[in-house]
Amino acid sequence: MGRHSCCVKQKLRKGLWSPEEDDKLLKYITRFGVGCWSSVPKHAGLQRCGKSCRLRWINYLRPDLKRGMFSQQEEELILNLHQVLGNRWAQIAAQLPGRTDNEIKNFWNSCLKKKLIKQGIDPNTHKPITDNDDVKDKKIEFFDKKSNFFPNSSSSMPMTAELEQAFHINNGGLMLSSSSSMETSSIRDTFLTKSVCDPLFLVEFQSGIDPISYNSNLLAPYQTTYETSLPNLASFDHRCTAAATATATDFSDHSGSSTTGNSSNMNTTRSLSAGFEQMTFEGEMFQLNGVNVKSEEGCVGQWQHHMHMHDVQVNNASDFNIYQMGSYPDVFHQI
DNA sequence: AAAAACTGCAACCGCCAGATA
DNA sequence: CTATCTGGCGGTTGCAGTTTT
Repeated sequence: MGRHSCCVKQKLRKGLWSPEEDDKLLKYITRFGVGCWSSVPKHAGLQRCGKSCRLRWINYLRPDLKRGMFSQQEEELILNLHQVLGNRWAQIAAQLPGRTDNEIKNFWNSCLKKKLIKQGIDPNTHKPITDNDDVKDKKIEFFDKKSNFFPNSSSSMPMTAELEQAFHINNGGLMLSSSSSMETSSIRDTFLTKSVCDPLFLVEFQSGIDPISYNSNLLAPYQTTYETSLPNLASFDHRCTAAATATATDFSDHSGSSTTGNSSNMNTTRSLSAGFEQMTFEGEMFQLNGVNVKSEEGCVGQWQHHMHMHDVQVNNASDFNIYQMGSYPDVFHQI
């Protein structure tokens, strides 16, 4: 025998809410505020369960709800957030003021999903649907599917075609291809000396937080400022992300010049370049030329701050793990 | 004009985690 | 420590309105 819902057990009303019921609930919450939902129906004079009252308030009666169609901006935000978060509607809704998880879920299921399919994009993976899935699957294996982080061919910050060709997938890791036409030193330089886009700049720009003493938890208070562009980093499932790591190819035993002008050999200490500061990059997330990387424990290097950008140079490339994640612009996920 | 199919959305269901007794 | 309660969440259902046949 199936379970009975709380409403059936208590012989309470179900189905659509009448205007009178709405009025009672609205008046009660306006006067006493949101508290213990289980006691609301009794005090408000409603023949409903507390859960039903809560849902009605959250999805319909709340005064801060935005009504009407989703804007183009909201639509794009939902698509981007879904690519990163998957069906975590509550987390997605947290980034769209005035929208409820239910509303977004319905919009996704009735509209966006179909739109993506029409465009030949798999709504689950956000990847193009093709017959030649064999090769693509290998790339996807590189990520933990549970993590909801997916590669995106239409990434606004894509891995360059040249770099893509230079690597192959091995044991879930991203390895340098021996057949690559790209010079090893060139790849190393690409990784080690390109300007990197730093997730901190959004915070710095707004609050002047010192990036060296940066703590990802500090982002939380600024969520409201960036709620239209930043998902809630604090609520990510970091364990899943950790499983999606792939060790970067070690370039360090190949000598060669780099734009640092200093030695980049393994286990050597780079002398400090002019204008640079020494720094330990442990656990920091960066984007290096379109590739998301996380610095390993003990990763030491130096950095220089520019407007919204950092030049980062590290002593040892193997100190980085490479990630491919959602392509959501300006967003990096701290492990 | 009527029936069938489709669509959008409000609401429910069942599960889970945390709080409390 | 265990049982129960409660709120929160994602998946699903069912209804009402609209479109198509």
